[in-house]
Amino acid sequence: MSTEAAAERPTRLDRRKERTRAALISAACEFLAHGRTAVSIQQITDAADVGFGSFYNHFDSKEALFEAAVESVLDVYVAFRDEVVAGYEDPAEVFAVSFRMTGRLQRQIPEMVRVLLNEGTRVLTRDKGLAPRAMHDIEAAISAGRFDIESARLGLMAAGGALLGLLQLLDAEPDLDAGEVADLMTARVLQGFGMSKEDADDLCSRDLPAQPDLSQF
Amino acid sequence: MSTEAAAERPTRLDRRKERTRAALISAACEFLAHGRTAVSIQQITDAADVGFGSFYNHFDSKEALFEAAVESVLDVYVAFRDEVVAGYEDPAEVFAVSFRMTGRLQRQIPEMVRVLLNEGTRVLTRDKGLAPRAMHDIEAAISAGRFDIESARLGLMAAGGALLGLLQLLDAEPDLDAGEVADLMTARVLQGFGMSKEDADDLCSRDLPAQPDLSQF
DNA sequence: ATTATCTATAGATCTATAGATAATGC
DNA sequence: ATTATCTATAGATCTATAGATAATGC
Repeated sequence: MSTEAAAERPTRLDRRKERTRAALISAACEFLAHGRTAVSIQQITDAADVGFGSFYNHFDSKEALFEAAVESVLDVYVAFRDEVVAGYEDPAEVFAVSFRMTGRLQRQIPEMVRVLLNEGTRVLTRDKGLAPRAMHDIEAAISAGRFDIESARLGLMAAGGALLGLLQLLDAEPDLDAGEVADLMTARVLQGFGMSKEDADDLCSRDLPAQPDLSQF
Repeated sequence: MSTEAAAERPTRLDRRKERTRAALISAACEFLAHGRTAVSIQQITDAADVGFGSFYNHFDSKEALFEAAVESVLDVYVAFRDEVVAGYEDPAEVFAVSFRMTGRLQRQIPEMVRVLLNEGTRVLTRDKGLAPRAMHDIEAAISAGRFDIESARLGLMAAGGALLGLLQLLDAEPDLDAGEVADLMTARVLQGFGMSKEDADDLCSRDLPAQPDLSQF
């Protein structure tokens, strides 16, 4: 029966509801990007151009909305990473490409990246999002003999932290060449993972895939 | 005249005032460590065991208190770092020692470290605190030919980010051997800065100074 | 006498909900 | 007929201050 069918085609009503939810999450991201969590629900619904009462159709509390906002950003980032590394075989190159492309992503959607920065190193211990992917990349590179490190987990925290540092730098210095800076840092991280300077620099000067279209965000 | 003398000996009244201020900052740190900034001033003064109205003798707003709390943690951290590296000549070793000791610090004052983690990579672009010191260490090591990297600033963001990642890991995994893990990560960062694996591992297995006494925090 | 603390409270703000309105489904 | 949105509001909470109390200085 229709009540059990989980995959009903979304109706127009569903789409309207989704639009309202998306507007709330988008507004929450804007506040989050500036670290402004001490805003009232009224301010959020005003920013989202949504009636105040509608908030409670979607979220129980401000905290629930902010959590959903972070998750939504992570979802976009994971989709970005998956698209970008598709087609690479060498796990070290998968790692390098996603690192290099993430730096470039900052110039494309700085607001979204700021939400990640606001979340800080906590993103690295979440069990969803980028941490499991990066962990998997690093483990694969160790198995393939490309990385020489004692612990994948430690490598994840080091590389993930360095990546956040890179994003913070790019955010603070709008005039820097994001690609150049990202490539340099990626090479140094690879060197820390046991690659020679030559191999690391070489891997970080190869052609990159096209930037995915993220204009809908 | 006495009103111009900036360095009057602190009177008992001054000390009482300082105690109240310290109690407020300490309570703010506890909330900050758990990311709970959405607390009322009443909750803060209750936690500090201080009368509600006293808050306004010291701070104009909740935000001002939280900012002062972060600064006070950074002050302690800088003092810790300065004490720990005193007596080392080699700038690479200064860097290694402060990195290795900071990991161990997490087990000593986890609450305080959590305040730093909550601040995230923003600490790396503050013009006071650890960033200028670390930047100076890295520049000195580059000049001395110990580090081979293109940009000290980039090195700061990579190493600082990795350090935050280390602290996050230690916070999330209480059973890890903090010294062991910190030494491993420090060595990998040094490798990324151009040192050979052997030199890096060697530098990270040397004796360390005694942990400074931080029991007053 | 001076200064900081405390308690009490007025007014502002914020949350959660009730009930009305508008949009969509059938 | 159903569902989501909107507006309005009661009650809760929070902030900032006034005035009383306690501690210290001289």
